[in-house]
Amino acid sequence: MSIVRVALPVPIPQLFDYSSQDACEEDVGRCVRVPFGRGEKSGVIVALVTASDVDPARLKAVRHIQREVAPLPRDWLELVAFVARYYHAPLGEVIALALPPGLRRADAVSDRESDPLLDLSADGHAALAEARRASRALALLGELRAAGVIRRSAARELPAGAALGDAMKRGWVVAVRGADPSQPAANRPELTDEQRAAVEAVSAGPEGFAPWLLQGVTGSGKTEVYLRLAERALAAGRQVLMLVPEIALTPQLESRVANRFPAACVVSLHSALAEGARSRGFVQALEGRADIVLGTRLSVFAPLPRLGLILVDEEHDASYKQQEGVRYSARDVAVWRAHQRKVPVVLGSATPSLESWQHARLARYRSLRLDARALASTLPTVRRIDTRRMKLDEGLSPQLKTAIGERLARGEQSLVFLNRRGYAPVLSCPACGWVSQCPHCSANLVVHLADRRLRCHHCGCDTEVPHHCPVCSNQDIQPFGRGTQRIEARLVELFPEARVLRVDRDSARTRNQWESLLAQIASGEADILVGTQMMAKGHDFPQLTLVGVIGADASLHAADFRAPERLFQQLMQVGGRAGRAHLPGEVLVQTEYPDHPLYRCLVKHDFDAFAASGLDERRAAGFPPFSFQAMLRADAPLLDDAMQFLAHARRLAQEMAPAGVRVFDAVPMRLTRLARRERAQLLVEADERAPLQGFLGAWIEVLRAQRTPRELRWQLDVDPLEV
DNA sequence: AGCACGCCGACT
DNA sequence: GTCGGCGTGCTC
Repeated sequence: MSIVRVALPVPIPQLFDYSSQDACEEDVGRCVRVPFGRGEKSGVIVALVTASDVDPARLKAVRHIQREVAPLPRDWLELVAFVARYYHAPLGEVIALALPPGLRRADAVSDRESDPLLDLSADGHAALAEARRASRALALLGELRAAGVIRRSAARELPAGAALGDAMKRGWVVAVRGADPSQPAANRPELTDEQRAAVEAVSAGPEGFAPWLLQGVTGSGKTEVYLRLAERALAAGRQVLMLVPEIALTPQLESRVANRFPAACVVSLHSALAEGARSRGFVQALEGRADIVLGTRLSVFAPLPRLGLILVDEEHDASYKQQEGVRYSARDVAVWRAHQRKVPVVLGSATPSLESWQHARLARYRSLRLDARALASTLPTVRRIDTRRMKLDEGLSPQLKTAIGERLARGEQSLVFLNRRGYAPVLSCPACGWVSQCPHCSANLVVHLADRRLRCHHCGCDTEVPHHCPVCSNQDIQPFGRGTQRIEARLVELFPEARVLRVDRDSARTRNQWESLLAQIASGEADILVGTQMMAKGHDFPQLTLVGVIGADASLHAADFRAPERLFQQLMQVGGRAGRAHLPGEVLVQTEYPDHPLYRCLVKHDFDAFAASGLDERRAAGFPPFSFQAMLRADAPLLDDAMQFLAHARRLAQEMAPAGVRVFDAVPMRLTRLARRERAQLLVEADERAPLQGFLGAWIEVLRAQRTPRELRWQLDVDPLEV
């Protein structure tokens, strides 16, 4: 009889002990089903203990230990324990988030070798040689012979892939083992000197943990560097973890990786995946059968016994930070994990986060640079259009209209970038001052003229556009401001011969819509694109030579100290869409602040100057990375409840906080009301991480013990992105 | 988080 | 007299 300690997905920071007839050390890391309260729950055994604090008579017995799957290794348990500690979340909740739901429930994981390597058998070769007449199966054999060893999933994609089942039944195609997963496809591109230098540097780097910052402008070929590094890791028999911001936006990366390493087992992991597929990928990683795990932030938790390299693409991207529940940063966890496993980690970006850039400047991270574009020889020309004393046509300057007209005449594509979807951000009555306010949020309802709806972009509230003012019945209510739909409408009027395509979350709601838009753009079926930040993310549009940026000034004076950084990253990223292949690109930025340092740096493509001055400002203001922050947020139907809780938390903090930990005032959040809940926050800051972490642990413990109004929710955000 | 137990208002 | 409100407390 033994006692196991189990982490369960409950929001309390306790572990639960159970008795078991036959549990042994081997079972640590295994999923279990246990009786809990009146029902049953699934969790993970995190330790085998000799004695429990609980009266042995009250220990319940484990119902079932999942022994079909290998146990989660020790280093994985350490990883989730670290995340629980650092983000002050219960271990069981971290484990619940890190494990695929099906696996934790200890469901059977079917189809262990789901995607075997296939090759022609001797019979297959003979059949092909003796072929007299054409058949679908023989056509497939020909294709397979040309492809060499290939995964079943890839074989199905071949032109004659439909005949695969038939060919396997005849024994012409068989599963094989032992092909070299690092063997790349034959047609890999030549490296530029910079790319080669970067690959060599990482390869020649120190054994064990080494963090690298790969700073490479858009189009400089960072992905090729990742692939070469992956190739080397695979050749050494190691696994590669590659993190990307949003896999839905990068299906081409997925196929690029798979095509480069046809014999490797490439697993992609993200939350949109069906439960079974996610469990299967996780288990393949766990059992060491996956060679490359490619995925979004949650794949940082994939167990990888042979881990040899971690890659974080677009490391500055905000989607690495989970914005609910356990608010972890997958990028930061990736660096910790690389340290734990003594492997190199490469953070790549054209516009690194100032935190990472500062690490590189202080030589805590090693620097890699790709300054030349791999394909086009020059960066796009960036020009500012001073709109201060200018008559704009629905937000469009004469220069921008002229530039679009020129592209149209040359058969090239233009993009008008505007980070605001809908037709107009607000509908208003000039007579009585009524504005279309969301009933549930402190935000305006956005006019969507395409389907005549008023929508809240925060809570999803959706009503019909009224025909007259709901207050004074004035018929002459007007949309104010501009969104993508309005710009699209004006462009259609201005350029009736052009094919105008709008690309935003409304026009690309599903993955299919998005892919069909991409296909339309790629095949040249569009002349003018109007798009939001969706357009900024890594896609190549060879015909696109002009990017017009409108309405960017709004982010210049935003309250959040990271707003300029995000704007710069966004503009540099969207600007990078212009002028690939062999056509020079141009970026026109409409602004009322042409002399603003941000735009001056942008014109010169000088991210370093921008980062340096941004860091100076942060140093002066004592912001990260010169301090460490945590945000306590509370929300309730009544603002007063949230504020009172935070005021109380603040008094507690002032009593408990050691020297060096600064406690700010509780304040309502910028978007105070969201979906009928009023939100407020309290910032805590320190110059050193250790005293802050120590304080947070004690503070949270006291706060958890408080009784709070039933409707009040609160959570702690360590290293918040938005303040 | 669930889900019990446990004391105060409007209903058959 | 009960059904049901949600405050409080526990779950190995």
